[in-house]
Amino acid sequence: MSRYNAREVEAKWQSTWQNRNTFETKTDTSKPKYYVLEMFPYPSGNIHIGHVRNYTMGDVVARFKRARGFNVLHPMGWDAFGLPAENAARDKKVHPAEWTYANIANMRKELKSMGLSLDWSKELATCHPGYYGKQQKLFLDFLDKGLVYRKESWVNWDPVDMTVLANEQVIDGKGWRSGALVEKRKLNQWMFRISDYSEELLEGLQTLDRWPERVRLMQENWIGKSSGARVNFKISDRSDHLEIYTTRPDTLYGASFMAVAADHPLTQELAKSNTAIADFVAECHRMGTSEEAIEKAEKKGVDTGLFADHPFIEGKKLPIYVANFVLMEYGTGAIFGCPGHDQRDFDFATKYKLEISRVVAGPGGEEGPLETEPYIGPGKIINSDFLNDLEVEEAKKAAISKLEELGLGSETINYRLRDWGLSRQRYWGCPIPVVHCDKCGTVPEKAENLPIELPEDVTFDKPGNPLDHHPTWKQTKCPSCGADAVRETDTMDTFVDSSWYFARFCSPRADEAVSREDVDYWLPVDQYIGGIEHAILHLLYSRFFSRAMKVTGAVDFEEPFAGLFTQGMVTHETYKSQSGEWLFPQDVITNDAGEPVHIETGEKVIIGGVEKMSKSKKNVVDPAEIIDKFGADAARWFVLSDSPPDRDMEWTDAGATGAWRFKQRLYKFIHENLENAADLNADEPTEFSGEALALRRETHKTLASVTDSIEKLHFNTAIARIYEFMKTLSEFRSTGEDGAWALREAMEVMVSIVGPMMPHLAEELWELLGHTEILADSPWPTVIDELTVDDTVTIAVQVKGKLRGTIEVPKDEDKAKVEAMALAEENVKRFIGDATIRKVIVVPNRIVNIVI
RNA sequence: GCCCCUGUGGCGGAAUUGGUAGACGCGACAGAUUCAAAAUCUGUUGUCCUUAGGGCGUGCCUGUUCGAGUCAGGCCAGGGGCACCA
Repeated sequence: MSRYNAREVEAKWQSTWQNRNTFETKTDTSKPKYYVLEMFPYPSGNIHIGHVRNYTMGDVVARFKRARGFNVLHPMGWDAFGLPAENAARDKKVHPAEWTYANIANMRKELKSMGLSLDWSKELATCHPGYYGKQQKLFLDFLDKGLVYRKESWVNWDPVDMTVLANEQVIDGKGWRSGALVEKRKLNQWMFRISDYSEELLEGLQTLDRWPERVRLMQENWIGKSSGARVNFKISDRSDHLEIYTTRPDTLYGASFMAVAADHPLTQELAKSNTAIADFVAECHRMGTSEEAIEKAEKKGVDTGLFADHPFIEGKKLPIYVANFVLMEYGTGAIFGCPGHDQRDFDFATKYKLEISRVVAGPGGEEGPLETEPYIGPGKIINSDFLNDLEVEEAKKAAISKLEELGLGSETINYRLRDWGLSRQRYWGCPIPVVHCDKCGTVPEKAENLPIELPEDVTFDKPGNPLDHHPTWKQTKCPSCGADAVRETDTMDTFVDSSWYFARFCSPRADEAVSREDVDYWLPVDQYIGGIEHAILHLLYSRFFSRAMKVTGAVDFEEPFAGLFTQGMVTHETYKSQSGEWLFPQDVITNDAGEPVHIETGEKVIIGGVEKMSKSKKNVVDPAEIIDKFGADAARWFVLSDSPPDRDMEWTDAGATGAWRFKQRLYKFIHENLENAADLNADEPTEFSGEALALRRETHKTLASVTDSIEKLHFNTAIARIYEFMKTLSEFRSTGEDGAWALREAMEVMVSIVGPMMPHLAEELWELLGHTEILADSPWPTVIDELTVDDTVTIAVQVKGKLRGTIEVPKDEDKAKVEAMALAEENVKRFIGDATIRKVIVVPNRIVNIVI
């Protein structure tokens, strides 16, 4: 027998699937659909092992559902806009488009070598005008419905690169690449009204019962709903009011000061004539936005000299401060300070020697002054006039009613979620299709002028936005009046691209952004698979987009992803040389003494922790090399085995070798034992005896269990059951017609259930078994339920809760008989001795517990 | 600080959801085959006691129960999310 040659066999089946267009899918309302989607990759140049894990999982689901009779959509595309292409352009003098398309070509080739059941006819790239032009149409539709607006807002501005930075690109208050001190600047930014959908996005989470609980929780926290009150404090000796937001109206009697944000209109008004305030505002703007900077920043403020009138206490005046810990973006940008019952207010009051009074009694009824720390917990209200003796929650309600009565405030729901700023001062992104006209203002581009394509002749040697530098691109005519006008040079955040690609996949070449007929059939995505790192932004933005597209009539659903699965990372041991340099795993070998040494120098290697694969630590393995060495099937098998899919898995060579061994073993087994099996389509014998029947039982039990495991995405347990079944098969010895038939049945089931995970090997064996139809087009085998239940069961017998023996009894045996058999068991008798039996618990088919 | 998740052999992990803890894989050990090795195959492998057999054992402590890895309460450790959010 020839050894299994993965390289040849895998190439053979990949071209068979391709030539037969096996995985091309059409909308067909007569069939049940199933949409499997893995998060599409950024075309960085090569696939990494995390992609292998992600796409293998999706592929198992896709192939499995296909075999189960579903019309499966399983597409692939490229999240192709983004900064790395511009960096490559600057550093390597290669155009972003050229760089990106070359990367796509290479990654496509690598993905194809994995044998994924993808419909490549639906491939799309977000950097292609055929995609981003439709995105511009969506943008115009959103604009028309008021879902997008332009607003001056504060951004992180890198003065060296002359660009806006996202929060995560600001490290310790400095630009991640330039290292320049980041400034807060006010810029005109395009914004999506996602915050209008806060409540809907929050409520929608309730319906997502096939999402991981923790992702829903993260989104819930991110949306950050809180309920409280808006209260108007009259500014003393002025006619206007200061509106604040609070979740603790019950502590109003503990108020000792007011604080407003540096960007609050009141502050800005005062800063014009008060240099102390103006200086402080400038200082706040310089303050870094990193977590660390915020953590360390002291609570500071400046007294404005103004006072506010307390809403409940006649004549009580509260000093108004500008404070660095009050954020303009949250609530109303102003607060009242209650130092007794809020940590920040306490810190602030301590620094500026403001009154700290207690209005909530402590858990033990303490009513004394708060000297070292505020009290945040529940309790009875004190020192608060009409609120006295109420519990915190009751007092909140009472305070709000009183405020409403006085016309000074009302109950309010507040959300942490802010609008999504989508403007980026970058070249390699989707141009925002609007025009700025001196006469008409900001005018949307005409739909027939779309796509507004990116110019090709751009330079990246100057800081700032290359689109803005382009000599002619932005010069245009106003779509409204026809006068000379300027194009918007901002491009869209790349999160926009990934917020609707799942819908475009249904009909990637349609004239409309999405074709209703197709999305109505395919969407929502039945199973979405990707990394937990997208738990908030990408998934929340996509959920918003679905709602927005529903408003424009493009789709008719709210939730884009009915099922979500977040897979774990792939980790690897780390290695360092004696001099402390990181080493690649392939440069580390084991010497004769069993020690890890460097392959070239022979120097002993220091083994470090198991960590997420990263280029900087060099603990990476290259999927292309793995596939070349072990074959795609073995790589797929290994990433699915051992670890539960939602947890991190460690890549080890031993594990990959193990997968390879199983592949060889199965191949060899079918080859060597096929002659003992019945012919394809041989008549089923009327009776099955001992061995043959036992094998059939195992076959159907395995089939049922593996089917269930795949359905639940528990690939590791499915594989464990297949290993057990392999063992059963190798031990099977039987002659006779029934044995031969049972063996064929077992082999067919084995090949079928291995199919979604090792598709090439399975096709090869399927063909060997004599089938003329390929496995990918063959149905999943059917479980015969009668064969999955045994006639007898092994029951554990406990004495006083400790296992003392087991008995074999017929299934569903009469309780009294089971009890008698249990009591007759030798070891059980020994443990009962002459003690009195107080009670016997019999759980049918499970356990007997004898209490003495 | 707030919220959440996870702790099971040397390792990755199973456990029908309260019913025989450690399936399956890796590693290790022993044996078969081989001139030898690789590959392959067969066994053993939680721990302690000398075996039949038994004691102990799912991070720690308490509890509920005939029975707890699983439920409850309190700790400890590791990981993740959010964070001057009023």
